[in-house]
Amino acid sequence: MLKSTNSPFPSKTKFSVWFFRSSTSFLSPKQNEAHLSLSHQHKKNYKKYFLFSFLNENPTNQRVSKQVHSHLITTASFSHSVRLFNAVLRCYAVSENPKDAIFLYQQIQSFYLYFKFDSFSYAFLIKACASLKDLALGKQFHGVEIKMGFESHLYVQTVLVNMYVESGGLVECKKVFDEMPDKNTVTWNVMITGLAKQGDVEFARFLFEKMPDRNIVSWSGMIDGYTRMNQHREALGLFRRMVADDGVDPSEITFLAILPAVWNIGDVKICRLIHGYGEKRGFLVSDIRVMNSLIDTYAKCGCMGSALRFFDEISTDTKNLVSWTSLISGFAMHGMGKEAVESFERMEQEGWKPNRVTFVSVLNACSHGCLVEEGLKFFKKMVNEYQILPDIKHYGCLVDMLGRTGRLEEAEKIALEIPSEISNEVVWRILLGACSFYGDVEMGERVTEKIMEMERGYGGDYVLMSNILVGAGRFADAQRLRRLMDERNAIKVAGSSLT
DNA sequence: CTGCCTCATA
Repeated sequence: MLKSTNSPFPSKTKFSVWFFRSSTSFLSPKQNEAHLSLSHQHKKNYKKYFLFSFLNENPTNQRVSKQVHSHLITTASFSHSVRLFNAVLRCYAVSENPKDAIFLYQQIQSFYLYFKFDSFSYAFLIKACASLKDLALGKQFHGVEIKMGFESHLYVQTVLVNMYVESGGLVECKKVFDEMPDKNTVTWNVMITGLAKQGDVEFARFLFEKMPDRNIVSWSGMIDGYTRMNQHREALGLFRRMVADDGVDPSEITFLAILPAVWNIGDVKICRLIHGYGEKRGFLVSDIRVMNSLIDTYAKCGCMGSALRFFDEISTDTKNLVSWTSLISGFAMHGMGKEAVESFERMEQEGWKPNRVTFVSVLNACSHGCLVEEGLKFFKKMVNEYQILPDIKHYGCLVDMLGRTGRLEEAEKIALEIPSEISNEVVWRILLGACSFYGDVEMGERVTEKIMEMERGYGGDYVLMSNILVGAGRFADAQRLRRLMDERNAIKVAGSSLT
């Protein structure tokens, strides 16, 4: 936000209009420079200073950074603007389109061949490559950055390691990391969290044990890595060691990393333990994300009562849309359709605008609770009232809802109406389950054909279809399908239980 | 200037 007290630009809009007018020039950059009077020059410097401080206070303001970008290009006075340039680069690097950072770099280079970029510039440019996960582009900037003499610059090399590990260049990231003359905790953490995210949790653990001083980011990253790799006991063990042995205080991020491990194990007692610990240490009162994750964890541990109680404890002005969505999805997975619908309505009354995730949850609740009419109503509401384009998960709920209540023809009709760009085998698999339940052989065969067009490696489909055939007395066909499954080497997933 | 980040069909 602009501070309007001593600013000549009272509002954002006015500021934008003013800047647009004053920066638009029909002259070439060189001519523009030559025609500037002294007062104009003075004004320009003031403008530059103002933009710089504004952008530093609002590092993610896209509109302003676009304007500064055009300022840099049209005035061609780059040599004094490295810091301004860096501010724009930082903005682009963390934006939706990190490619803009690269474009700006190329533009500056084409205007001013010997522009002196500093360590900040390269740090942000490489960060943009990391966001893009563009390994080839990152390698190019690696080369340029070495040529410009930042080979042993701590910050530049740290983002470089981050870029390599984020975009899958595991060999390169290890090489850069090993050759760094000095590393700090952040460097180690970039390596550990990056490796954990890429699935190499073993090597991440090796570095974790080896690193000189671990902080909370190291612990959280490591715990998160184990959770991602479905090694939930290991994650919990590490959390325990962190709190009990090393006496490190967890952060809100640590809770966000450990709670999925808790609900994957599915023990409510652990959930209560973590909850109690967090409450005692005052970590839960500050961050709504942790509270939402806790609602979700209680629900997924099968304790909807605790989830609801905790939800009600959160004050109205702290709650957000995700809190409501977590509650609704909790009701959905417990087949409590009525409660989910009521929560949805209460949420709307409190002025929240549901998003696509909220609708997946409430549609899922309707299908699990066999509330077909309500579900169809919600689907229409989503499309017409909230203008949300349904995605494959919404269709999946709809097909499931119609299929499980025996309205197979309608379900098939919906499945066929799904645009082919977003359609997948999951929605047909749902329908196949319904066909199996109601013993509809003809539709089952049609549906299986559809699935085989998309995915033929999932053994469950063959088993389900052959069961339908057996139910209809077509034993020979069933056996043929089983043989086909073996020939295609389809994966047979064994039934698993949480206990 | 660099690191961990809540909810979603089977």
